[in-house]
Amino acid sequence: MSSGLDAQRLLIFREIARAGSLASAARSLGWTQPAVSQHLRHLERQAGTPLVLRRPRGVQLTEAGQTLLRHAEAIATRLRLAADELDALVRLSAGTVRLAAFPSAGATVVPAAMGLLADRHPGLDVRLREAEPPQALALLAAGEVDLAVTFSHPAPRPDAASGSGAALTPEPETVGASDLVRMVVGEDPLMLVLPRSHPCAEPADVPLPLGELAGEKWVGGCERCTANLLAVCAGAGFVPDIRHGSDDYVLTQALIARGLAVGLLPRLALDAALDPGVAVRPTAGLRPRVLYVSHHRDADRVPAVRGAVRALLDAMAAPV
Amino acid sequence: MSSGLDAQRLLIFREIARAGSLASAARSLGWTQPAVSQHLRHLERQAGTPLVLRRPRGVQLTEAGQTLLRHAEAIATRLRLAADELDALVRLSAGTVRLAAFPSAGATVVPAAMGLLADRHPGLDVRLREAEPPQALALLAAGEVDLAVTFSHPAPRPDAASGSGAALTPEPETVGASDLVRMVVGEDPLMLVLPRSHPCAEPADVPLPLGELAGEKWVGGCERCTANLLAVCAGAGFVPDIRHGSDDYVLTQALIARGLAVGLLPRLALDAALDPGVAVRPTAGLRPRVLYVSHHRDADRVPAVRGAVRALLDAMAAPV
DNA sequence: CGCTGACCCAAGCGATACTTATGGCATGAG
DNA sequence: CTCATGCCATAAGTATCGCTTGGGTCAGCG
Repeated sequence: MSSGLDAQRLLIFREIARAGSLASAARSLGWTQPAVSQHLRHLERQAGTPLVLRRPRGVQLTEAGQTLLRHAEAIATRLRLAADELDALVRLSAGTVRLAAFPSAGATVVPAAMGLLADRHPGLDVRLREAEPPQALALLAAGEVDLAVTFSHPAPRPDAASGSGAALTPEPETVGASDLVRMVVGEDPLMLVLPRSHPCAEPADVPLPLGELAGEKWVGGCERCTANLLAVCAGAGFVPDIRHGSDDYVLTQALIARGLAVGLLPRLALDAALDPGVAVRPTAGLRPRVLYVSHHRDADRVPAVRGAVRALLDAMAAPV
Repeated sequence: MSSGLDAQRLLIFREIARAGSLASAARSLGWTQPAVSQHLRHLERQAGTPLVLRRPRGVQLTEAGQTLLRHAEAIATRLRLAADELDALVRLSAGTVRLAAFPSAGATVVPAAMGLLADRHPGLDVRLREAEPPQALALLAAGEVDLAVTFSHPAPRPDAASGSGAALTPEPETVGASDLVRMVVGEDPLMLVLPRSHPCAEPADVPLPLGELAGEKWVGGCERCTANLLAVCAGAGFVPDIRHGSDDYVLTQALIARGLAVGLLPRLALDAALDPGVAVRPTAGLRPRVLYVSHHRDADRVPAVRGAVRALLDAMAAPV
């Protein structure tokens, strides 16, 4: 810009040097001869010195022209390099996606999606960072990750009409006061987890009303999970007796397996690591938590990000 | 060119990245914001992928943007480098002049001019090559030298009117069928050279008519000089008895000093190396040979060439 | 809740750049 | 010695490109 030299004209000059004459360069460029002549004139005025000597059979570069040609070649090479690199990024044969996911997803669907992505685009560099949803969104807002996999519990008073079928649409919805958008990638039903010896442990496939366990000792999960536990129990008409708390689903199951408590765990956590000492039953009347993937408003137009989102959706669609 | 990326827009993009927002970049560039926005849009279309994410407080580079930025920086650096180098060439603090000169000039006025040039522009690289005028012009036409210092003998039948005063004008005159031009840089009178013991050796300052030496044995110079000798002697009404021939003015003088011949030598040759055994007298009625400097038609617009021509003219103007 | 700052969109106009047309100049062939 | 060809420069016309103007939306802040 400030350097007085027009980069585009330099490339035209390069063509002049290559072709050996203005007319020939014009033919190569698909232009007429005067067009090239004018470009050269402008370039020479910017340079402050003639770049070529007009000889009967064409042109001959002056020393200044030879100097400029070297730089023009370097610039052309750079341009080509840049185009190649961009092409690799667009074709997803290169690039980086950094994503953040909460633990139970990071141990199940996210690795599955990453595997899918690695198969489809071997050149992609995919990086995962574990973070609970609020922190994941903070990382996203700070630009430290490109995608955030989060969940949220549905409102405790379910409007029964909104079936789960339409909830799976990959339509981005704007989230809060920010330029972040999120889309639903799936659901994760909450399961009641009991000691194997517990009287309610059977039958495993029949949903169990939450109220049946009103008198039990409970173990809570992470902060938001515990809040949700309190909310759904309130919905069932009791206040759970929460004796323990941990966001580690392995630890939580260990407590339950030893008969110290019952718990409400998302299925993803159980998929990640199921303690053989626990029994699992579906809940009756509890809406599943919803899984989201979030990114900046227009980041889904970035090839690597789009590819990662697609892989996530596909991984969720397939059985984990 | 063919790389789909517009080099000029890359520099605009660099400004966007530097400024952190389109609006700020627009201010730096002295444009309005939509102008920058359009450039970015075009660049992103060429790139096939977003280069920045539009954030509330400005923009954030995507991976493609960061990639492109690196190349843009490299290109900007190249442009600056090119501008600096050109500037050095224009200011004559760098550059090369290659010149060809015939021997006696190359031993006298040309070194003087080269010294002048070196004093004025220490960075200049001046190179000299010895060549008789026809070869010097051939070198010039072939592009192997930038300047040719030549001479030519005036027509044997002088139209006495054209005084030598107007002949010194530095007005380029086109030469023959070519794109070469030449300008007169000076004159070089022809001197009669005799053995010291020769009866005509004195008085040294009084012009001697050529005819006085009609009966002597002669030594000829280079091909064109010998032709000229024959011509001027014919003009004086006799045919010289040429016994020896050499284009080496030292050898020639040695022959003369030993009384083996007389000769007609240009003053420059005598200035270059005067044999103490010879006497020199001006000729009566003989026009001096004319010295020229030749170059390609528009090469005098090249700074280094122009400087060298000026130095040559100045060196000729001053006493050698 | 208005205000500011940032970006986008659409439309209009002006400068840039390419074309057409013409001429000069050097070279090579008829 | 013309004549023809190929090269470049210049001038004028035109069309495109690019910048501006004047809308509008959105997010953040006092």
